[in-house]
Amino acid sequence: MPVQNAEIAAMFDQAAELLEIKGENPFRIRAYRRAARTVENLPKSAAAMLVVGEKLSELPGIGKDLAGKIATIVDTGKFELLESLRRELPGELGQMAALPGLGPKRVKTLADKLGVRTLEDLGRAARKGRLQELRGFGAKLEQGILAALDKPVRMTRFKLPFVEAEAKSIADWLGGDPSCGRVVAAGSYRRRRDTIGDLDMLVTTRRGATVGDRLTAYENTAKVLAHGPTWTTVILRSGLQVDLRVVEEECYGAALLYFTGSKAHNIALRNLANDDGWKLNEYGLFAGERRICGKTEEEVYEKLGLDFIPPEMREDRGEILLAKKRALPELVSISDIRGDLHIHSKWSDGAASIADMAHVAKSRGYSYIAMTDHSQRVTVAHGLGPDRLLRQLNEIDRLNAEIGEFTILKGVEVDILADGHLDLPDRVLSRLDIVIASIHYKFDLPRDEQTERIIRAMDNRHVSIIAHPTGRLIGEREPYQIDMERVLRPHENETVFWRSTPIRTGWT
DNA sequence: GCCGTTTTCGGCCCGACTGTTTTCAGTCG
Repeated sequence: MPVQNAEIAAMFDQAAELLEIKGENPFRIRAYRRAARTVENLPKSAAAMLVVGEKLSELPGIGKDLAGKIATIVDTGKFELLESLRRELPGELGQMAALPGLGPKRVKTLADKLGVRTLEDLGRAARKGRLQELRGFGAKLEQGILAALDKPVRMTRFKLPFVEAEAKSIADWLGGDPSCGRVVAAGSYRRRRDTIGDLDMLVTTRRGATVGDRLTAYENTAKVLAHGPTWTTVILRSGLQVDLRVVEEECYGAALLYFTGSKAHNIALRNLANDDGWKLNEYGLFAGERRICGKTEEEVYEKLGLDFIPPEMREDRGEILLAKKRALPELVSISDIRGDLHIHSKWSDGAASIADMAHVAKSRGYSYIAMTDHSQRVTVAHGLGPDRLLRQLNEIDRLNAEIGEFTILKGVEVDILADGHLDLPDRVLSRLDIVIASIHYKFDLPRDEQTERIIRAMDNRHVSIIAHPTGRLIGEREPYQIDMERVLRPHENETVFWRSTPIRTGWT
């Protein structure tokens, strides 16, 4: 199987870590980290790009050298730099540097002065009190390391809706402080990433310290990691880390920009500011000592010669160049949504009736919904066989006549069986406006078989949509093995999307 | 190691907090 982007990114990250411990040029280290993020966030696999001759060196942060290294990794699976670094620095130095309070410098000191190579070595030395004998180390750090070794930190990311609830609750609590001005959740939450590592909250106020105090006194705060006049970090009972930043109102825009990130986007913006002889930080945009602007994000972007970049795009994946050329694409927003093509009702495992959902959808300004209950194989969801499905069509006819200026499309989410056949006969599917096909069992087929299975389903002329084509559940289930490039590739002599059955709506 | 409507060499984001110090290095975001 071709090398995945995530594997290439992990190799670059590990190399960066070891280079850092070696005390290498920090900018070289940053280059590996930046390239790792670029590769990780690519919309397609680097291996596939190489196959069709796309130039990796045109990607941001990837030059001739790294493009060559990626090509070698794709070809051979090997990354010589990382292997030689591992020979040079054997053991678990990388994992040690991830412990709280330890970074590359201290790990190097530990390795050089105490010969510590593994986490076990580290624990032994700490228990003997050897660490605090070293310059720059103290009793508190030693205790912290022992505690961390005893109870390893869980590398957990939280799903967006969960963080949303926490953010709202914290904002309500902080808002109870009379010195508190605006409260906003920034960071990857505001960029709407599907999972969030920690929650970044920004507060404006004139009397900084009291809001931080209030966060430490929050009922769900389990531990205070840092607490200064402008910055407080706590861990909640849920395990979610919250970073609270306090700034004055006139710095709001610059601080929001800084705290929303991403880090790579910030660095790119600060570089742009430097190009003009300015300095950008969380307090504003400065020419020398003079503050040019910073009250809103909009004015900072404008001064830098850029269109406003929505938070969802701030990943340094080319958005800054597009903003400079005034060519940013428009994001799809809620008001653009005209309908919903994947809906379950009480007929299978939904929670509401078709009529209720149609009325709510219409009240939201939708023009249509498609009823797509499960088919019979999904017995746990009370899936529909031919008879019940045909009965449902009668109900939809009746509702369409009744509601008016709104269309309920007749559809189904039909199961793709293990061999690629569908769970309902063509004579039934042919009666429908829309047919969604998807997989709900046998997730563990080999890649080729799984890919064939889906492609065979797509060969049925009634199928309009393949739903959840990777089967991934964010944070819960890994995607199943599937050659997505092959699924998306049209058959020879065929036009792209030839398989799509036009949706018959009666209106356009 | 990357990058360049001044540059192919010489830059490379910037600030807060902690613990260890007695003015600051290391870490972190």
